[in-house]
Amino acid sequence: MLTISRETDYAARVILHLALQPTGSRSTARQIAELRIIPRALVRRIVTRLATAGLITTARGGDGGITLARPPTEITLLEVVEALEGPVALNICTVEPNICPLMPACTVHEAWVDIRDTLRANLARITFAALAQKGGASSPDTTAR
Amino acid sequence: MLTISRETDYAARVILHLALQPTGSRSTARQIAELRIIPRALVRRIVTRLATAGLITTARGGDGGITLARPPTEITLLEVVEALEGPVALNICTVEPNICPLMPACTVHEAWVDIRDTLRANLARITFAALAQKGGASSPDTTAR
DNA sequence: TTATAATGATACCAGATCGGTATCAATCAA
DNA sequence: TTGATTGATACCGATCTGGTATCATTATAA
Repeated sequence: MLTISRETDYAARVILHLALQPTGSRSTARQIAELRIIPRALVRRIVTRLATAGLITTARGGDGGITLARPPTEITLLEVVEALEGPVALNICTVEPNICPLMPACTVHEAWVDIRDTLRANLARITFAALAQKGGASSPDTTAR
Repeated sequence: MLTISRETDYAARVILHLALQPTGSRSTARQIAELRIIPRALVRRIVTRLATAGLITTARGGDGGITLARPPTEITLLEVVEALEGPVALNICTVEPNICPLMPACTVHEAWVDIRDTLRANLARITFAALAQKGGASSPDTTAR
């Protein structure tokens, strides 16, 4: 199945959660895990990767926690995906053309590149500000039940 | 890395090769493996999958071989990808919404579905007739060297 | 009838990835 | 000092990946 990993899906939930919090406030990994229904230890790992990608800022210690590093208007789905998955390649030949023995002559290559490019563009078009606006709720249970 | 498997790339080469042959002529797995630089045994496996997907027709025996089941104008990249990869899901939630505990309320879901749909549409837009036309050569070495 | 060449169907393998868990150290506020 | 947090690893079983190998089946041609 051509799909992102579950970890990437979780990462999107994490960023969305943060985007829904009041600006500047911190959330803890524990809170996010419970509210967004993600295994706690996985949130830790995801937070690490999002932090090294520069999407979030973390603070250790007693009153520590996690915050978006930028306003949600400037964080896109593409960034989250690539932070977790690495490049959106679609086919490896778009990233490492040398790996393909047919390469300079391959006519499929162009197609992979084109489709990959518009896929990336579409992922980049979605900001977490837009996603946050859609669902008014600040946590999944606020409206339900 | 978000990418198709190598087997899927190979499958596209196989179909492209067949699309470049004179209509109705048969190619053998061995020929395709050599000309398109794919491990022979892998071609066998790929041919099986493409055949059960209805994209190619196979004939056993002495003069056996492989042919496109339809004209190349009616075979798209999407079909090849889905024959090998299964559904183009982008995120599993687009295929099995029940798996996601956040589901009816998740605002990212729509985005995944939309982007997935246009990805599929773009893959479906590419026919192997178009790919065959681009590269005039009927085999990779015809022009080179 | 026999030999040969092709596909069909499996089974197997080593290595990588995936989803998840666990542990211990470092940091900071109270 | 205590407790709550993140950082960094290490580990686990299960599955996927890319590739190989084997034997049966089918059909042509000599």
